[in-house]
Amino acid sequence: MMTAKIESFVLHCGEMGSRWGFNRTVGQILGLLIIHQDAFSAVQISDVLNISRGNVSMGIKELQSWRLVKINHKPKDRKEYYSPAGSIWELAMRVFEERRKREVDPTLSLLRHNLLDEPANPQEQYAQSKMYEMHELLETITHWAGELQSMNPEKLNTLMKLGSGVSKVIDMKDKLMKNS
Amino acid sequence: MMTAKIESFVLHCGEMGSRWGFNRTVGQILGLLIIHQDAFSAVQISDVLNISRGNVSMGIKELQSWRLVKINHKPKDRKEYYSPAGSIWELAMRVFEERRKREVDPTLSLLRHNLLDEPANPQEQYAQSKMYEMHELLETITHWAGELQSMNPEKLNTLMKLGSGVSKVIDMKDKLMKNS
DNA sequence: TTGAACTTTCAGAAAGTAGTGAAAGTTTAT
DNA sequence: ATAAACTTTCACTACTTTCTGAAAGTTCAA
Repeated sequence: MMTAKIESFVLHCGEMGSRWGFNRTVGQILGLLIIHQDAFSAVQISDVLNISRGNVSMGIKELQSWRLVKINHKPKDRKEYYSPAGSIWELAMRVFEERRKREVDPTLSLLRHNLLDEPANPQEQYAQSKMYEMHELLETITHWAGELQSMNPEKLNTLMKLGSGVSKVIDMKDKLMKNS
Repeated sequence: MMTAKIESFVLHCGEMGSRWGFNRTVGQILGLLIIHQDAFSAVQISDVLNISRGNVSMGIKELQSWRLVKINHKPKDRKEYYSPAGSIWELAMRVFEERRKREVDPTLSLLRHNLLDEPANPQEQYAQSKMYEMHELLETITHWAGELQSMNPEKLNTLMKLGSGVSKVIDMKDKLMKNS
């Protein structure tokens, strides 16, 4: 059914699943859908990966909450067929964004809240200075991430491929700014 | 012992712990150390957070594997006192780098390996094209991350604060390149 | 070299997370 | 309206991770 190399990829996705933010089966399902050209029905997924039908349903639901799969229909067939919701690039972006929401946003809002009132003593003073530092860092990262996501892929690619050139471009920009 | 706001921060770090890549107590310990100006001994940590002495030992070990805590000694005292291994910025960078190692590198090496030999049939052909796509994306990200980490904090900050300016700077660079 | 003061390890308990499969729910064709 | 073809839910089981506390290990002063 699956060649050795394809299978190794799918199993790898399963193992990495929890590190990427989901669980093993969700990782496997995602890997399976990415690596195959055609869409899979729930039963097919359940057969190929040897997991229960119910688990597939949960998994697909989870992948939908990450906006990583889309549903397709075939003519004369009521089943739902699942496939990746976009290119590799788009999927990666979504995972990135979703994780930012889960890993950064709650902290940002806690920090914002805790920074509202005045520190009551030197200990709190210090604590707030650290929270401020964290807040600023996370805000910058969030803003920057939004910025990157609003760029089109080619421009983003140009930027990333720039590599050490980034430094030079910034220096250049500084000089040009001074002249104006 | 801890004021309400400081405690809420520490508990929050605990809750976020698993999302950031560690577990609850490791998160709490890190939060505790970050938010207090003075270093804590293992017993103090165990008392303040109500966790066993053994668990503190495990937690500190874990934090050391992430290069997030450093050990201090006080005169006339054999105990080890733990404190954050650097500024908020540096800690964030370390977490970032460590996670890249755990979340990206293994996949990169699997992909590299799977791309070595020729596809045996159209299905493998397609699979390899996707793996190639993923490989390229991850390579770019890795390379870019290394680039960012080798920049000094001010320059990085300039870059991040640039925001939408990045686009403009790239355009500008393109124009200047053409002239040369 | 002893023992007090500390840290680390680890087996087992507790807590948390994921997976199953049967039952309930939904949709569509007739 | 019914029933076939599907999807979702959920109580329960299986598995995994985390935590504890006692025992073992280490270090150092005397």
